[in-house]
Amino acid sequence: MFAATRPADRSLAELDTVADIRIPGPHLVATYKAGKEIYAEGDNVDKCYQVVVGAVRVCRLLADGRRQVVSFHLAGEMFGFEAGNKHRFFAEAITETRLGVFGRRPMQEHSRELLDLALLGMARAQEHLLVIGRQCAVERMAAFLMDLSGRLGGLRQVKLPMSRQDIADYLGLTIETVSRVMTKLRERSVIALHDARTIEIRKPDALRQLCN
Amino acid sequence: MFAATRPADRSLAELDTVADIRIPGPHLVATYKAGKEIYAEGDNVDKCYQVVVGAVRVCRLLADGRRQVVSFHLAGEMFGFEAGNKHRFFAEAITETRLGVFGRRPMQEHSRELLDLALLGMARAQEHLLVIGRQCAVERMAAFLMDLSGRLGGLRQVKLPMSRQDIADYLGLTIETVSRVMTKLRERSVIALHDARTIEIRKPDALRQLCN
DNA sequence: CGAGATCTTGACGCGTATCAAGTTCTGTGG
DNA sequence: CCACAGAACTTGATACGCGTCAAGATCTCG
Repeated sequence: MFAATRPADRSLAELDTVADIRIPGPHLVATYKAGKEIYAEGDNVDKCYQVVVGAVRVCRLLADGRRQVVSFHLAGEMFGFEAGNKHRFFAEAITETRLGVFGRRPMQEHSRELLDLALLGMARAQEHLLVIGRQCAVERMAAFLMDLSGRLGGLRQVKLPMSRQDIADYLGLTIETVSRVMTKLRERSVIALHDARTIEIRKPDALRQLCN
Repeated sequence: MFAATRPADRSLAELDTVADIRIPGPHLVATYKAGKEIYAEGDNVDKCYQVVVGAVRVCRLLADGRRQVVSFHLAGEMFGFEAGNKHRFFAEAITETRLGVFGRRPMQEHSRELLDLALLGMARAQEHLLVIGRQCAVERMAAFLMDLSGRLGGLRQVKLPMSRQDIADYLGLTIETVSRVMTKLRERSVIALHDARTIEIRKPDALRQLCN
């Protein structure tokens, strides 16, 4: 879709192949309504999940209500593995979501695959760190849109499963700033908004340049 | 040293035990002078390192010179594993540093241990994300000092191996802001500065509260 | 002892947060 | 199918925290 992989290509596209890992064997499939908790902070880490349809957010709340969304997980992606025995974050379904659920035992027999997933999780968190630590609001949104469109298959048209609040808490901004940046990108025709959740990337190159 | 582990304890102390993993077998030991590159962005990922003495920073530069320090690694800690074949970040010795070097083969025989390290790396990056995404300058410094003191053995007196610039680039701030926050914490007697790099934590509880 | 690097401090400006309306979307019941 | 209510989103005015620029102090090391 976009430019072929260049030496300095920063998308995680090459790495996404490892997200295709299928851990075989029988497993549950569970459905969660929008907003429903999948696991809580403090819960035992004894399962691993794969999104079948829908989307998931993994977050932490501070005492005063500030929230950080640490990651989003889309169809095909796995989550729920963490260091230690207890979850340090909680996970919620964003939209109505179906998840494949793996027990701890079957996962332990696949520590090689799990290693790749953990390394991918680390890479994602580190890329995210760079975005939040050193980029301004427009750059953050651009990085977010590029990442999302890549993970959704490189389509120009992206249907956002998450709200402005989710995006804001993911990018370390406020909803108002997210909204203003969207407007600015629309005014520059970098994107088009069919409705608030349906984004068309009109100038992928401009968007990529904004990410650095 | 500080309070015993509470239910909601957010330090990564419990997890640090996994950082004690020793991958046995013969390996090189290499010495790097302060500022020396250990691996570059784009280099093949074919080694893994353990800090014997000294300290390491792992970073990325943006085109315009902005830098994000993604992680620091202190004595005993391992680094150098990444998703994919190429390093997406570069690593440098902060002070004169001695590293144990492991080849790819010996590491692959320890994917179980490597999994724990990757999960710890992911956890650290995610905690860092929360700090940078949702906390103000004082809170960031407090979180940094708590983390560092914990990793250095929970001592009250901390000798910083890194410069203000390193700290600023780690926390998504500027050197001036880091300096001002240090001064403010000193004025409140939360810390004492024997010299710019030697910090005594005078009020650990106050510091912990600042982290949320 | 001197020179460059590192750190601190001050004055000012900018980008994003905050506060406050107003508008549009979504889903539900009539 | 329409009416309505609440949620979600947008937009504007203002405030404030941190960045920027500039100068000066302190540290480090040859």
